[in-house]
Amino acid sequence: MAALRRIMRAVDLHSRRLVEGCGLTGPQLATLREACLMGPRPASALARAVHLSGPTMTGILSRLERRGLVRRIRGDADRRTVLVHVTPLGLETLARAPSQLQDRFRQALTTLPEWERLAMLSNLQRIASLMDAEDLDAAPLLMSEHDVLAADEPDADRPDEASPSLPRSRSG
Amino acid sequence: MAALRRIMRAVDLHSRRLVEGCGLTGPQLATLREACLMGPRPASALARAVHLSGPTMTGILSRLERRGLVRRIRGDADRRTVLVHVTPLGLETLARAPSQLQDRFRQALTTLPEWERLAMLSNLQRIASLMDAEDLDAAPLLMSEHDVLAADEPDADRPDEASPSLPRSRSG
DNA sequence: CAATTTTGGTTTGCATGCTAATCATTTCTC
DNA sequence: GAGAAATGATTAGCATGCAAACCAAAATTG
Repeated sequence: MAALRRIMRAVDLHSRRLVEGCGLTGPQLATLREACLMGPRPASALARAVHLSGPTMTGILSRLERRGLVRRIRGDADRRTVLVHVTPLGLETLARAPSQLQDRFRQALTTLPEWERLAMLSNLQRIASLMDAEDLDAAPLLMSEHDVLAADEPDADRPDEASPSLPRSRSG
Repeated sequence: MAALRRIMRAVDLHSRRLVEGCGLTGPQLATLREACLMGPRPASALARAVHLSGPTMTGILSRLERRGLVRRIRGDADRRTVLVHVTPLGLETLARAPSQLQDRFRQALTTLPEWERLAMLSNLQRIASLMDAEDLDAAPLLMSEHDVLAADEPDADRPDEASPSLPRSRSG
């Protein structure tokens, strides 16, 4: 747990340094990147894609919009949804933005042998799945490592293929 | 990186559930636990021990103090330092507090074979060291896994054995 | 011993990030 | 089609978490 907190703090610091480079924090960058992947998408889809809650996404989008990187336009069909449009400035900023990884850390990673990097990634994803699965049944715990890797993004950001009749997991 | 963010979020959620149990968040619990380990210690030592920055520790201590779990008493020798005393109520709360790990996640861990748990831990600590080391030279990157594990807590929470003439690494 | 620097804590300002509550709109039910 | 339930987004309120600025006390320097 201590190691996890150290990592969290380090990631946070990375994010902050990122700001000095391109004016974007980690979550903002991730959101912006995700937003311009498959055209305008509702905010909730973005939230699922980057594993954030609705209100958090609202805040991030507000900051992105204040800087003119995205625009929120209410959907035509569903007037509730807010489609996130990436502005040209947003695209440009995204192009200029460095990788999400600090150069130093990136360099450190490249010095490691490939198998070790893969092992790390596998381990992180496994832990992530393990911790994500706390709400669900114990079933995923029986999955093999290979399955865990495959189940990284279950059905997160599909805008139209999302099952329409599943109950929402919002408040119970 | 996505996996890391997922883990961070999951840890955060754990922390929030923890509140419902004993009224303490993860960082608060870690701080309180660390505070009652070796008697009253200055806030800065606690901050180093739990890998947090000074201002953050100030906020956490303020909340802990507001709930009567700790008391801040200025040191006699060095009037700048703030010694953190754990109150009886704090001790009691700490005793009632569950482990930092959510039961579900804990159970999931116990179902894993020991070697896998150890591998995970090793991996996490290695990553933490890697990311922590970004400020320093590239030297730590050459350390073996064994060294990384040994260097988990370099000199974090030693109250009196801390080298007195080392330059501070605050802003430069 | 006075002036400077260093050091320990706090305050300020900002960005995440959550849950609970709220609003608007859509969909479902009768 | 009117009322109820569900859904998408936002708001309110709180807890981290940081850096920069700031204050007070100690150590250093002259």
